Amino acid sequence: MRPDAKGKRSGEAAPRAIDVARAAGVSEATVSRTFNEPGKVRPEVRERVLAVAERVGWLPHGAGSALARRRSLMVGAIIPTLASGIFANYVTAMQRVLAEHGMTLLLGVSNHDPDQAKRDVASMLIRGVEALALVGEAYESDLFAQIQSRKVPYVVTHTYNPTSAHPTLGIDNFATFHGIARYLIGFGHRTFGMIVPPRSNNERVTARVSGVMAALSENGLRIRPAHMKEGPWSPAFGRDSLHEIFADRAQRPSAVICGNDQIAFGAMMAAREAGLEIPGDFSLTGFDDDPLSSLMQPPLTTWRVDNARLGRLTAEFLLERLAGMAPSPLRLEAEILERGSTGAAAAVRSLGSENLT
Amino acid sequence: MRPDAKGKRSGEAAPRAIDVARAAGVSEATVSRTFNEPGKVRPEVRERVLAVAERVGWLPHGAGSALARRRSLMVGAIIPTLASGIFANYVTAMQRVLAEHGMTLLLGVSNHDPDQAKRDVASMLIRGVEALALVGEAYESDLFAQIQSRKVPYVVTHTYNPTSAHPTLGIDNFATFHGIARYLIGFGHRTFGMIVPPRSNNERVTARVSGVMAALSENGLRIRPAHMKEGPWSPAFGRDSLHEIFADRAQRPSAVICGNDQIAFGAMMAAREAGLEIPGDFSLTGFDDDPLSSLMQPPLTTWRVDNARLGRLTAEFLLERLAGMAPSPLRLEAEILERGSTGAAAAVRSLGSENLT
DNA sequence: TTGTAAGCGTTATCAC
DNA sequence: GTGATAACGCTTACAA
Repeated sequence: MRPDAKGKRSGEAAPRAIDVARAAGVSEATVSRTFNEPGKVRPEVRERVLAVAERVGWLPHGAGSALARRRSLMVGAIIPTLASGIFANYVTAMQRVLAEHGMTLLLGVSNHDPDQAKRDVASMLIRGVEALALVGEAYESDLFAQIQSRKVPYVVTHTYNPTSAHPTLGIDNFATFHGIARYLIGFGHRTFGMIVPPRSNNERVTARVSGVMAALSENGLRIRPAHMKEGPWSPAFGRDSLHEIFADRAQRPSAVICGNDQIAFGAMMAAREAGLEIPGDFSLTGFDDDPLSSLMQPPLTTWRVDNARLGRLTAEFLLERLAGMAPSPLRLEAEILERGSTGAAAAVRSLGSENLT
Repeated sequence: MRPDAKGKRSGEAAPRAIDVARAAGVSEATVSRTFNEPGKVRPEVRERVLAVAERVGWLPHGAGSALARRRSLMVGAIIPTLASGIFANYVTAMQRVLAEHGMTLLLGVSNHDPDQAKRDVASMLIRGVEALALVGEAYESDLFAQIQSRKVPYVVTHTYNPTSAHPTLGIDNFATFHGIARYLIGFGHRTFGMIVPPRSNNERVTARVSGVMAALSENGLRIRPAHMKEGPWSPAFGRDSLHEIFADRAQRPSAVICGNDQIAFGAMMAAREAGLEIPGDFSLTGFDDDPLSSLMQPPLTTWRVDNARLGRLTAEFLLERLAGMAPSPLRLEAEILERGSTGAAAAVRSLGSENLT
């Protein structure tokens, strides 16, 4: 009898295909076919093999199988964090589509750490993933070099960037936040604050900030340095930042753009504490459409990305690449959810029905 | 030249250990030793092998390696959802501890679906995980049977249940919510409402509800059926439920226990809409200490579990099992964060300094 | 439709 | 210290 694997209790080892084969009175090859090409095996034999496998609790051995097939049937995805729920729909959808094609998703969480991402990718390549999805492209270049040298198809998600060296799938973060700024400018706002999570290792946040800056600049506007806050992803940072932005009564913005809804929630709390009315004293925007956003007082104007669709498209993109096709990058659009936290600037309201120059 | 693997571009195939060996003028065995038992290979040879491996971009082939070692160096963890951030610290800590021991975490997300959990576990067993961590024990029994028949060490987390058939690691959900109810009873509350996520496929929620019921019952109290709400995990459900609970002005509870902070947030929104004061008109409790809880108006009284510690302990538990040890189940305690949303019941307050019977 | 046998890429055992 | 060589468990031509 074979010796047991390390760390397992004594007793009989896990059954192998050959054990099933012998018990069913067939060859190993027939056992394999029963599971992989059932059409090629006579029904009564198939039933017999299936019954034996069930009885002895046999499952194919992944490593042996991967070795023989030269396929792992695994796809990897790296996401930056589990701390918010925003990747839930993306991952779930990806998982579902891949499962429909007999593939398994390997999930890696980098915690916004490029080194962790590199370790995750290396570990996945060693495990033999056939394709990879990466959130964003802010990784060290040798991470991509390693993927490319292995000729593993991959795609960068949550961003659309036709000038990138990598295929991308997602929203155009620059254009989307450019649109947010224009939306507020359209209400007559001329002074802005912005509160965002860290730009380091996150080209999406960087693009969002640039988009806002560009839109303001096109209208001869800018954000005062004291009104530009960058710090931890957290409602607490949103709250503290808003207090700081409104500390100087002489220089108060009439609109504050937040990088996400969680930060905006904190800002709303601070506004209440400071006795500021939204949107009376200033307009506030979020991003992501957190489940709480529509329930806030006032309901938060935010933007929503169809992340389930993104997950589906990502899986399909990779499956097509594996099938030898050359799918194109795709641009998704964020949908505005215009709610109560945004409105006309005070200066505009005071003009009554007159138009703004 | 070997043919390429399916789905990859034409060109040379991935390098193997033998390619590195030949280029470095050593045997395959030495290449293997260089990576797995570096002490056993002469430094200058080691350097040479490492240099060649680096140059040709060789990484050991996981399947081949797993097959030869009869070890996958992988540990699986199944979590129920990615929708809230509550598993972030748990997963991150687990991942870190396992990595320190050269093991990789495979993450599966069941979305609270027992079938998905079963598929995830089967897929992980096929991939050869050496150990498994499962959140909760509300799975079909054949899921555990399959794990056990493979003799794969496992642990059930986020619950402590010494009477369970499985080793558990986490808080005692019954006792914890029993404590929450007693905490409120101590304030003089006699009428209660409760808003919880679905109990189906979630023995933790079931235990929490039972804990509250038991504490009330011990004090001759009960929750009116109309004040017991069970539904989707979401702030919106919390809001709707609170409105329903307070619809009948003649029968209003003085305390509402929520299954988590998200639901409590919704309840707070509803209270504001209904013109109810917290804790003046009723006390409200959450669970999990969401980052937003301390910022709410009033700050939400909630309970916090050290999930990073739980993740660490889970990884250590499994590593010890793999090392042939027999670690014990462990009970964690939830820590109360007593904030502004709880206080004395109106009846008690009106008694002034008198004590409650 | 089924069986035989040659891999798949690595590690571990045993000589040297 | 190093090198042959035999596994590891499965799949897949190819033959029957």
